[in-house]
Amino acid sequence: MQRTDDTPEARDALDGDASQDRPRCELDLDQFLPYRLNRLAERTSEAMFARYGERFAINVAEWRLLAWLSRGVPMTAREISLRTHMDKVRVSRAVKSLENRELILRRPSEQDQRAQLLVLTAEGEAMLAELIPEARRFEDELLGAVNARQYRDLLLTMQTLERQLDQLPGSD
Amino acid sequence: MQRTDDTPEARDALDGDASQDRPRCELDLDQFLPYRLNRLAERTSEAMFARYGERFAINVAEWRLLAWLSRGVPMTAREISLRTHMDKVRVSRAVKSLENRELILRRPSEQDQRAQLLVLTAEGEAMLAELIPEARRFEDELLGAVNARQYRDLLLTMQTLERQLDQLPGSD
DNA sequence: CCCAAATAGTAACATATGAAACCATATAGC
DNA sequence: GCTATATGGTTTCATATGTTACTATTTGGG
Repeated sequence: MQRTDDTPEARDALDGDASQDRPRCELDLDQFLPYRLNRLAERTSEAMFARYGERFAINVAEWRLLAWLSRGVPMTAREISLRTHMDKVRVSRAVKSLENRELILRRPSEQDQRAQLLVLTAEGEAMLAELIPEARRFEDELLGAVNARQYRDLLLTMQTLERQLDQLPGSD
Repeated sequence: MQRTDDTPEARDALDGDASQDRPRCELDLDQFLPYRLNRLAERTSEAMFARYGERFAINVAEWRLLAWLSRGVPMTAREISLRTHMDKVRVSRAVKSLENRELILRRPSEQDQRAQLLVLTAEGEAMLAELIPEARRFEDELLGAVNARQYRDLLLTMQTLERQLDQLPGSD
């Protein structure tokens, strides 16, 4: 065990040695879909927020909330939660923060005294008017190396995977 | 503003009204790739850890670290950090936690006194021998609705996207 | 009408993560 | 060699998020 040549690179070459003692179990993460999805998603968010995160000072949850409201349809926190698959606590916090900054406001719902409808303020819309084109620009750049067919197939496959997740046990 | 009919569903039908006052900017998140990637990735991790997260009591960072070490090649924290794109602090914490549980151990590197080589203990390997087949099973179930060509295309497109991220500004 | 169970949202606590500062060692230029 | 700078890793502090417990309201039986 005193090989002088102990750099990882050197060991890379030997690779499969020292695996004789037990039926070693090995996984190539780079071929493992959950890992690949997460790495890509994390890097994408990171790159996007490296651009406008500090400029607009919002986090992912707040961005999602704003984007949903951009459609002009007042929604309750619960509806946001359902559509984004974000925990209701996460949504609740985003609401509080955005309300403090007067980017959205809450109206009591007339059907249900517990719920409140969320809508953009003029300020909120103004901010989105800057933010959304920026986001689209980012998406375009990201998709720069992908052609239309690949893009379509990507979205389709991702949709298939989400449907599959709905089926799998533990999807509450 | 006193419409009795104020349910979100009712408003869904009207949709584009009330958008006359300013050049409203609207985004359909469901068509926005960064969002879709993140939602799918989050849900995938969530589903996976709903299965074995409590059973093995590890988090994502620890899982990635163990999986990389499963290949039998001692690596430094920095190398793990580079390959997984995880922050070095995150890796450092995973190392500490896994070492405390004696799933990995650190050997001083002979080249560099600052660095330490990480290797699995027998316990660590034993745990992976349970964990990895479980992870493969999960992946298989997830991919149940996707055929071989779709899967290949998916990985290829994801690779293209990651390469694109390398190019984009703010990829440090 | 009244109560039990469900639901919308929030608060309190615990964990996960990133940014910046820090320590020890290594490397480059002199 | 010696010093300035870079690098591997950890600590500290701030933020983001999930879990559990809680409040207020609603709904479904009796």
